[in-house]
Amino acid sequence: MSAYEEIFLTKLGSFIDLSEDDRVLMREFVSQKLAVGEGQHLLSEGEENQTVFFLQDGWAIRYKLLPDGRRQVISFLLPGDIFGFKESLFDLSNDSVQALTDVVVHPVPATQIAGLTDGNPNLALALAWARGREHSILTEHVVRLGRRTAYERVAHLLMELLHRLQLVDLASARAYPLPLTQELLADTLGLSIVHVNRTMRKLRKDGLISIDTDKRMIRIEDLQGLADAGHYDETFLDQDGEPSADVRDALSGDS
Amino acid sequence: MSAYEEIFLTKLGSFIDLSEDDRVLMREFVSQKLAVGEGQHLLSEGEENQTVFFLQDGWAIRYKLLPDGRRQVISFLLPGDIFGFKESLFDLSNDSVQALTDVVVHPVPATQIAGLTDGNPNLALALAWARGREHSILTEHVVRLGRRTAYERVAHLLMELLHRLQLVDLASARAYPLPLTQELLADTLGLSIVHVNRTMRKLRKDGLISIDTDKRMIRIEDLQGLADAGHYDETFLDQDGEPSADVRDALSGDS
DNA sequence: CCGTCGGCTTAACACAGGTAAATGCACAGC
DNA sequence: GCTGTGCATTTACCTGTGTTAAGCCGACGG
Repeated sequence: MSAYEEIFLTKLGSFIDLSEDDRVLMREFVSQKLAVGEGQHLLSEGEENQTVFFLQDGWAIRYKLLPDGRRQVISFLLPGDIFGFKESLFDLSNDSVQALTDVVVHPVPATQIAGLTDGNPNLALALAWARGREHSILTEHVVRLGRRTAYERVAHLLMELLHRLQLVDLASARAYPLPLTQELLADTLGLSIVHVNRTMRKLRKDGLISIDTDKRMIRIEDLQGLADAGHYDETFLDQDGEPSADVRDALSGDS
Repeated sequence: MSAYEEIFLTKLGSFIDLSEDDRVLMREFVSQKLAVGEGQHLLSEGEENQTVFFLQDGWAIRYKLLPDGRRQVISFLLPGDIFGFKESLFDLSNDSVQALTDVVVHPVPATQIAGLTDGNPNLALALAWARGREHSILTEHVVRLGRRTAYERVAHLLMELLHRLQLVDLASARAYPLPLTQELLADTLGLSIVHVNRTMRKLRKDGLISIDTDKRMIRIEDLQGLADAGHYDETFLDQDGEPSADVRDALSGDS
């Protein structure tokens, strides 16, 4: 009922029209709440998972470790994101999900998902959309790691975070909270800590960004400049617009 | 009816038990056939897509281009793989799919998917499994690009291809056809052509692999050695084993 | 039969980014 | 106030990988 409960409706609402009925149904869907402290794990490698999580508040990462301790962050999970998906259908999740800040999630047993979507095509649509989005973001991450320079990688990631946070009203036109250490950025971007530091210094010197002294806010000083620096193509996130009537019919089960 | 039609049944069969009824239904599902020549595109960036493809024969890549021409291969599509998935539900696919060899696919209109899965829980399971697998592979690709050295990257990819091809009986215990140029490997692994060449030379010198003179076959000379070199953890592909009864129920729509 | 072209290979050199180590600061615990 | 811990920062140095360029080979077309 409170604005608190509506993060993923905010996100979804920017993508499809939701009736008041839809909203009521979806609020029920996320009636469970779970608070998880900073640093805690929501999913661990090799652990069986039968739950889908709606991230209501806070930041988390999905990551994998190599046997020698190297860490790679697979993706950032931001408020409004849904995760635990793929793993919910099969035994092993081979990566781990850890809260970067204090976090609130809505857990939904995987076994209930199908039943819930049956009566609510828009919910099915929402889940399909979330998956597609996650796939797009992961794809861009691959390109970032494989074919961009350090400078481009940082710029690109900062733009992506800006847009993803704007979608859930957690970023202003050019600023947002960034609860990440440089080590985390390094493990995300495939760089060393030192080089992340060098690169961000250069981004600051070039007048593209500034970091608030209290360290948990970033401000994009030159939006176009940062986007250009990262060869950032925002369309990969913009999968909005109504899906075709055909697709809606297909999802609602009328074949 | 010919063995020809059963590639994805071969793959699926190694994961779940299929009744003869299941097999018949699924053969109908892929009754359409489409031949695509080497180098042709199956999907292009920005193109609307309403089709899911079952890759029956041949290799393809999914890739993205940067504005300045750099290319990143997102994933390899091998016989038995399903693609066009995510895009089928929403407007834009922002990457392209190109045939590396002559290819045969079974196209299925996205709008028919839901109807077809309704009556066939095992098909729904197959699709969910394919997605989960694709996600796992993409995740490993991210780790490979972000946190492995060139030598490790090549070793790891070669092991992954071995195991994926074995699943569809296209690889022997230690050898398989490799229709890839070094340029393609470079664009997959985030390396330069020259360095791919150096690295493969070293893998050969180290006695881990050998390339058949006619160049389209690779042979793993030291399976354990190559796996170790790439810190290869094969479990990321082994999502087999029956899903829980709960999950089957959920998929079949009984909630 | 020759020329061209794509792909592999090698060598020489350059540089982006990694590694190691030290400093400083903010903050928590005592 | 003292000490320890975590994180950002910087300097110095090193190396893995990129770049450029050239040679080689086999396939193919005229």
